[in-house]
Amino acid sequence: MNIGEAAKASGVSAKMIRYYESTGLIPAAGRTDAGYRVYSDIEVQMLRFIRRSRDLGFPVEKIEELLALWRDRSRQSADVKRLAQEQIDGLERKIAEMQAMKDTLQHLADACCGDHRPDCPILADLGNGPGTTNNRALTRFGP
Amino acid sequence: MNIGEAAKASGVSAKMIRYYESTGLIPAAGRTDAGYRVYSDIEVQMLRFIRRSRDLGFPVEKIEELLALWRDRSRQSADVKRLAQEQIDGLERKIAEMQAMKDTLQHLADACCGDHRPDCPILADLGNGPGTTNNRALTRFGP
DNA sequence: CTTGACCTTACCATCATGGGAAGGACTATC
DNA sequence: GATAGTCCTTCCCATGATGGTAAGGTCAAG
Repeated sequence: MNIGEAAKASGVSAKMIRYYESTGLIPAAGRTDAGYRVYSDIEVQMLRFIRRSRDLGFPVEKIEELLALWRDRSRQSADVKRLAQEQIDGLERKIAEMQAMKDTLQHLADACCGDHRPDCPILADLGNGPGTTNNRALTRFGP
Repeated sequence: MNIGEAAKASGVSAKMIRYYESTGLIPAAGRTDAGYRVYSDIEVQMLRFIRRSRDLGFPVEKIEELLALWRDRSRQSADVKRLAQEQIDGLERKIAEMQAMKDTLQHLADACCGDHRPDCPILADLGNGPGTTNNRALTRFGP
């Protein structure tokens, strides 16, 4: 398999395969006489592992650890579970952060009548800082 | 006010204030004879506007539009509301995406006993692709 | 032998932010 | 007035994962 075929089979772009090789995440592929990279099923399987891990949001740094565990036949599943739990916790934190942004924005948008007039609680809040949604400043703002 | 004081007053780092100036997001500040940037309350207010918008997840590109509306006393609040709604929708999409990742990972982690043994449904899934949680491959994997 | 599809390397861009170096300016203390 | 310390200036580099592009070599089918 050359890099294009490996890319199709694994779902990882040729560009990224070369990048992963350059950073040492995957070992350097074999080469033909002409210098083309050559891949076997084992390598494609590893690439699919990486692809799937990325789809679950793992940073490449963590995938390095996951790959090491994957290769280690005497690993302890507790180590894998810990990595997964850390990722779950990280996702949870980011979700909560974005949910808070969304709630704030929704609150502001609900208070904005959204018509042809210039008065806008959204701009008022952005100009005055948080927690001022019910200010006198709801009308007439701007620098 | 010099840049350090403006940074403290606005919550935007001096580094970022210079960056925003270089990209044209904010107009170039005045200078003292010695070349120090000088800021007044108006500029600090604008920086706080930017800071707050960033805190709500707006990309700088959108903040440019928000600032233009902020300055425009004949704006239509509908335009502001539309920008806010787009941001809400974007946040919602990202939240749903991350929630899906989290759910998948939680499902896998729940199925992993997390002990000293090497058998691990998490690695099995990563190696085999999605939807294989109940495969025979639950035990014994690795390249 | 030509054409087109593929490969190679190398460099640049993203997006917002921080770090650091080298050198000049201001302020407080001696 | 000298000195120390804190601040300012510009310039360059790094992040993380990915895409784009350009110049040139290779392969397979016609």
